[in-house]
Amino acid sequence: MKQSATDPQFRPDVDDVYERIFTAVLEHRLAPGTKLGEDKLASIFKVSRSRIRLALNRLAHEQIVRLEPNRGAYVASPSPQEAREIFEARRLIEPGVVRRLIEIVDAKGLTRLRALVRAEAGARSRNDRHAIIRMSGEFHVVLAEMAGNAILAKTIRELASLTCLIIYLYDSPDIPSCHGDEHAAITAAVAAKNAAKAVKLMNEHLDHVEHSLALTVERVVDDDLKRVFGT
Amino acid sequence: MKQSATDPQFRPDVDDVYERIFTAVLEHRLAPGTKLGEDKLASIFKVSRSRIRLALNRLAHEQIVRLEPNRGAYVASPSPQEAREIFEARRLIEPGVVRRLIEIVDAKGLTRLRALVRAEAGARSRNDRHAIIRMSGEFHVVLAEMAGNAILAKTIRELASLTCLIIYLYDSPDIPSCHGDEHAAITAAVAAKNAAKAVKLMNEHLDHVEHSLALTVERVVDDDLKRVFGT
DNA sequence: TATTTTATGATTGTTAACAATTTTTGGATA
DNA sequence: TATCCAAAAATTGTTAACAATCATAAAATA
Repeated sequence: MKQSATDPQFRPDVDDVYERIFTAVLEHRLAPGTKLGEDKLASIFKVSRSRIRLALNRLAHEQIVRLEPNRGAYVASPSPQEAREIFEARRLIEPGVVRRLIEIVDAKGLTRLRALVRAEAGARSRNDRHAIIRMSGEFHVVLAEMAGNAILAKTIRELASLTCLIIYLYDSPDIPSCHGDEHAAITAAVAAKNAAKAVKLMNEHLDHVEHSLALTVERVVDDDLKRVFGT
Repeated sequence: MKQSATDPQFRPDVDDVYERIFTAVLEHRLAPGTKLGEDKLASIFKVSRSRIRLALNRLAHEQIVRLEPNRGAYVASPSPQEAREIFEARRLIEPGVVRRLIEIVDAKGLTRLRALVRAEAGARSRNDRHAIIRMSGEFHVVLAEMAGNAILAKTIRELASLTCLIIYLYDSPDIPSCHGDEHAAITAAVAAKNAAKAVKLMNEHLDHVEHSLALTVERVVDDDLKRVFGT
């Protein structure tokens, strides 16, 4: 069994480092634009710089992190234009994924989906913002994974994580961004094998999320590293 | 200006190494399953192993290369199942891309497309197999790039390169795989801004390519490195 | 005082040596 | 001859020191 992070002997490998940074970005514990210094991260995670380097390269390839030559790694800050492209891509892909999912989903899959929706509702009632944002992305990723196409699932995982960054940057306080029941509604349509309805709901859902954002002017944020990961 | 590869002083950087391996895979000069040993590549390209390592990591992330822990890197060999998933993904994404392209394409873009189609026809008449396979993938990538969505273009680039590997593995000699004019027909429909026709042609084109393959039993090939890159 | 220049410090990039792992090879045994 | 085992060789993984680059701050100049 894998050792816990509290064990002082514990040495995270590249995957652990990757995972922790990735999750921190998803959960809005790392702001877009934050500098991810190699030495800093190495001492925080108690690993050599080379491990950090590999993890950052991986994140960079998924566009979660931007690498500037000789200047280091930064949490990505998608521009409004990039944000629109990401939603365009999602609207193109996800309805098709839902349609495919309905063809092959079984009772076990539906149970898993419903559990996810419940967990999300739980996070919402606890007002656990970190969990809410992470899980609402996860819902889309699980949909894609269950649709039986690994390549599309990987693509959607990337798009969903970028969407977390976008929400961080452009979420507008004016517009209510509480789309809590929409995942439940999509799940119900999938369970009823009503493809037309599921596709319609997915499209509307993506539209709602995009329109709850203020994709007008570019935004920048900054944050501190040590606080995010504890010491 | 960048120095040429014939210059003995020339030291390729990570991008060059990446590019040369990537192109070699696209052009069917590297067979699926070929082992990409770090030392071997380092001495061929006259670079340190660390550069090779970075390039291989990048290729692995794009699924062109498979990394086995402690065992090294190999050119990927998509299974028939993976191949079908890749075509499914392409059929989902590319028609939408074409539809979007028609909305925004201009005279300059059409000129570029036509030039590509002509270049492809040239390679075909010269019987230059390497160029044919590379360019027929490139057509789809350029289509996506011109559609104004960088994320989708990146995804399609990945799917198109994997398709090159798939064709290497599963191309069936029985079925004629000469889809030469189909790119021209798609270009014409785009030029005529006939979205319905362009989408239909794209779908048929992807179907033709997939059905010209024998996606039944798994296949494996092997090849030698030094011969591929010259010495 | 404001601006440029120059040194200093911090950070990323690279290399080469070392450690760990896997593969190969050459017996030894049945 | 075939199979198993062990030593050797080759290969990947990791580290730590060094080089190159960039950011900061101090000093010099206008």
